[in-house]
Amino acid sequence: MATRKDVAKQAGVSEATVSYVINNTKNITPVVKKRVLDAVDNLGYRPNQVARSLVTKQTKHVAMLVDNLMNPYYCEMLEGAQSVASDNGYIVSVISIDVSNEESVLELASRGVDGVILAIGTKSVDNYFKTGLPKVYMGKYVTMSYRKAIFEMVECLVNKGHKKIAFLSGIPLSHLSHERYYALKDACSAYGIGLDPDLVIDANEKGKTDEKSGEEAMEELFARKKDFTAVYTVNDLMAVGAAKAIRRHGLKIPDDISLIGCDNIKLFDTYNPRLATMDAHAFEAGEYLMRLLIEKITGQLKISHEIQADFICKESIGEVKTGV
Amino acid sequence: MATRKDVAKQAGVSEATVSYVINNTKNITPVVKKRVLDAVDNLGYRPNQVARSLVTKQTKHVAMLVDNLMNPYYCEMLEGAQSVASDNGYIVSVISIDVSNEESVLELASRGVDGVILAIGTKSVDNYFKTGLPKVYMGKYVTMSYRKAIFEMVECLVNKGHKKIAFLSGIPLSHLSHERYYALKDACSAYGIGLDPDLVIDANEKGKTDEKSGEEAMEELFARKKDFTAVYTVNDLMAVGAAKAIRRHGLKIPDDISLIGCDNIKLFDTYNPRLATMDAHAFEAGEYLMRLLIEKITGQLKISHEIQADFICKESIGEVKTGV
DNA sequence: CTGAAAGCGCTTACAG
DNA sequence: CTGAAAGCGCTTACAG
Repeated sequence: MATRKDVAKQAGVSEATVSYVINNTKNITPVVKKRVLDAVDNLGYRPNQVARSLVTKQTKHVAMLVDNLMNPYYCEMLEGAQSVASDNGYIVSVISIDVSNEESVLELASRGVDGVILAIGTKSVDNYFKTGLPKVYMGKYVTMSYRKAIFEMVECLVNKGHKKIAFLSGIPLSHLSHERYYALKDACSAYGIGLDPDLVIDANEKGKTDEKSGEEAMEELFARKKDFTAVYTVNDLMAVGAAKAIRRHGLKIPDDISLIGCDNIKLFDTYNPRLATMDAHAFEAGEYLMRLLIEKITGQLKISHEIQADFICKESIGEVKTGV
Repeated sequence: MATRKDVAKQAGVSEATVSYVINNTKNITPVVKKRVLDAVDNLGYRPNQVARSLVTKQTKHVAMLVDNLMNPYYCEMLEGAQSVASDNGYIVSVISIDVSNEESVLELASRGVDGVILAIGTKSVDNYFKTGLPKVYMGKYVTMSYRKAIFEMVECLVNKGHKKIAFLSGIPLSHLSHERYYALKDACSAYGIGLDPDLVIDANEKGKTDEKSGEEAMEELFARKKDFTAVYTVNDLMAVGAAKAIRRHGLKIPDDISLIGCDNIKLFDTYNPRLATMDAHAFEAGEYLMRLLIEKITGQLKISHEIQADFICKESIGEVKTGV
């Protein structure tokens, strides 16, 4: 590959001048500038980024840590982050911590990575980051609110005659970030139907939110032998598990029970009936996290953005049959 | 961060010696070695990888290009690749070309990336790679075969009384890599049932393989007014679309029609009935691609691996009712 | 067995 | 407006 020296020689200037015109960092006579630019074109010269990084202490390379790429939410977030990274000349490496050895994380700093996006749910990686690498994650500057969506959902349900809404929490209610539980409570009060504590299934200890947990939580709900006409679960996977349990009890969705999930997993739109859900805008979240990270890196923090989840009504919500 | 100079000073040796012990590249007296190692520990020293890269011309940084991360297959492949990358001290950056500007790809070489995994379906990026960057992709050294799985599927169907199997091709049959079509033909011959050309729906021009294409292809199949008892589609998404069309015609899966997809998308296991499918082992593919790439980079090519898809029978396959 | 020195390809004060 | 020179933090012949 052509080097800066080659360009300098061909353009008949010093190597420094080549840098100056490439980085546009000094006033250079148009004539000289053109000579350099022509030589650059000619040789297909591209500055060696690693040499540049060595002196500028900037690699324009960031890392995104995720639990597990099999979760569509994180994939979408990654894609959003990568999108704005690309627009800003950054490149993003992925570390799926489930399949990576610890060293991969530890060496991030010595690799000169400029910053890190933490997209890990429960696991704590604070230890990894004694190094003062700039890091961002959901919850600070970029936040996520389900409140509006939940109010919309409750309104929708109430309009269709629902009065008894059940909730499968997935994440333990004690978890600080369990905004959704409180929003649901508030919404139910606001619409005058209240939230019966007996219809709230607190998470299993592990805080698992997969299909099986949904199925189990649903069975527990049935076991309580209380009436309800709608079930809201903390994510789509759990909803789909709950649906299994509902069918097993000989009940139909939405005729007998309405079901609402959360995440708006695109693949699930092939279900019949399609699952009402909430879109958490993972792509947008990824975009904002990346913007935030770049601002942190370049030292001009000004972003602060709240992402509003949107309620998406689909066919898994039905009218309550009013006994005539 | 501590630099090599600091370590040298603390250990009372030259900077070169520090390198020698760290890289284990020369015989150093145990005593001196220990002094150095202690200083390293003490200062938490980690060699600056970008400085090292500048001289070694190796970054241990590779890129993976994908069309679109929303496809679970590629996510899984990425995770596989990242897994072996991590084990070998490599880091992998993702470029989702749908959301990246071209420059991101062009600059890969000047970033010093050691190699590239091409996980892009149809699009040609040959242009991007005039630079002689080592690159790998499915189809050479690491290949994928559905033949075994397709024979197993046909055997399974035949055992359950099926004689008329339809095929929704998704990818145009003329496509060179359409191994699956030929394998299906061969299998049907081998089991003495043959493949009726009228039951083969060739792809739409675009070669789309999403849900909608599946639905449309299925409708086209119905429009031909020929008998069939089983439908094999080129991927799970199309199968799920086909299921929609099947239901619309008042038919039941698997009672009236058996349905088989391909890809074994984990999320679809929540369907009822679960879709019979084929597992293409994307994770394994990612692992092998990464191994292959590392071998290419280090110049000791010896891998060559064929991945066999596995047929996975699930509830969407039923017995053919024999008219009594 | 150890170290002084050149060099990797850049950037950027500093001087002219 | 242009260039000579130092320096970024390493590796690696080469000499001792």
